[in-house]
Amino acid sequence: MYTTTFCTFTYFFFDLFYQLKYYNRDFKMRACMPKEIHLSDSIENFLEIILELERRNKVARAKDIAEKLGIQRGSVTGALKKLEEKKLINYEPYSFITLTEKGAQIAKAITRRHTVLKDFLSKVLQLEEETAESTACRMEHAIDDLGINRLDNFLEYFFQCPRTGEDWIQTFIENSQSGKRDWERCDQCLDNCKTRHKRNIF
Amino acid sequence: MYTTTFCTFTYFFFDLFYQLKYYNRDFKMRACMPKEIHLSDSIENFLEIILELERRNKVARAKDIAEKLGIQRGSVTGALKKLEEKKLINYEPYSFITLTEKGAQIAKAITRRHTVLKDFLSKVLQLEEETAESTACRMEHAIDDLGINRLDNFLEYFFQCPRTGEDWIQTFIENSQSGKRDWERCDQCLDNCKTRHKRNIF
DNA sequence: GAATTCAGTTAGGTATACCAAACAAATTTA
DNA sequence: TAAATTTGTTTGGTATACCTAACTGAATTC
Repeated sequence: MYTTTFCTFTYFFFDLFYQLKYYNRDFKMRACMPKEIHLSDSIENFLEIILELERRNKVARAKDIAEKLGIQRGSVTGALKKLEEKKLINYEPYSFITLTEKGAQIAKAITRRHTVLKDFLSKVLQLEEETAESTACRMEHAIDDLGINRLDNFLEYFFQCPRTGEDWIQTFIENSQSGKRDWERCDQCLDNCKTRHKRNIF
Repeated sequence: MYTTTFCTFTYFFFDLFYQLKYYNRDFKMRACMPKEIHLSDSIENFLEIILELERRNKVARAKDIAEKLGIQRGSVTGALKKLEEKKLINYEPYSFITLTEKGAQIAKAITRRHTVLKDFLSKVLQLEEETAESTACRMEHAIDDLGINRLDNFLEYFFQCPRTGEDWIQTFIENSQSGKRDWERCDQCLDNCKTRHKRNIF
């Protein structure tokens, strides 16, 4: 009872921080912060997909979950029971499935991790859509929120700062394909940077 | 028999490519390339640690593996048998453990993935040593060689190109802590870039 | 409204990856 | 060299995350 109240309390403050747009900046993890509950990759994937289905169809159905995850219908039932036990979904036999508050919160966090990672892989490393997608899907379980916040900030800054962005990527990719390094060009490149920036400002 | 010969053949060419310094550039995955054999995270971790122990002590011992992985000695025996079956280690009961050619090749690839990821996390995202280490340890199983090559190229180019590198990171970190964006400064910053670059060249 | 189809559950089985504790081989020490 | 210690193995668990196939409840069609 005491613990529950305490958790609700900390979650409340956590949400507050989140909503105050601190969410994509860094903040020191404090002792009072809710330590991230460790869930298995499998459970995290379930939550992610249930959120997606919920957004599309209001509710999730076992059949669709099975399809999306590429597993058998029978395997879904077992997992749903576990998710229900952990109070992450609202579920009873033969019913539709929805996320609880707690489940939705976690599902959103995982979806965000996925998006940020995929953006990095496709927009910066220029991996193919499909590769970026599947790699992000595996990496999303390995990185924590501190890391994701940094990566998110990195992406934002990278594409805003005149020194980096699209054209930097362009030269990076050319370079890694040819393997050539021509430092004579840098002077010109830096000048172009400046011109581009001025054009953007005025 | 036929399959084995075929594999040896493809591996030979793969090695050739590798040694011709193509290894940290991109190359299109061709049908003839050996499709990466999927190993579980657990097995990959075993290989990684055996390589580390081998490098330090010439051979690996079950006790040290157990310690490094934080598991019981009993669990190691079972895993070693599986690794032996897959011809990844030289092992018989009560003997020392060494990697086979194939095992070493995979172990090195995983170690490289680890190093590259950790470099990105610590040097670019500026995560703490420990966080970078443990995150890399989890992510190394999720990314394939194409992705790692890109990331490796990215890091190399990032720290060589005058537009990026240490000082870019500096401004990025300052920016993500303060949240401020001061585009007036950019002109000055680009000029500094140029000066630094000239200093480096002459 | 009975029959059919579809969706969800149950039961029994597999593989992985661990554990603890008893046991056995190898090594060290006395 | 015998006893004690260390190291490695075996055995009998547990939990997770799947599978297949039989079965049952719900929805649709005739």
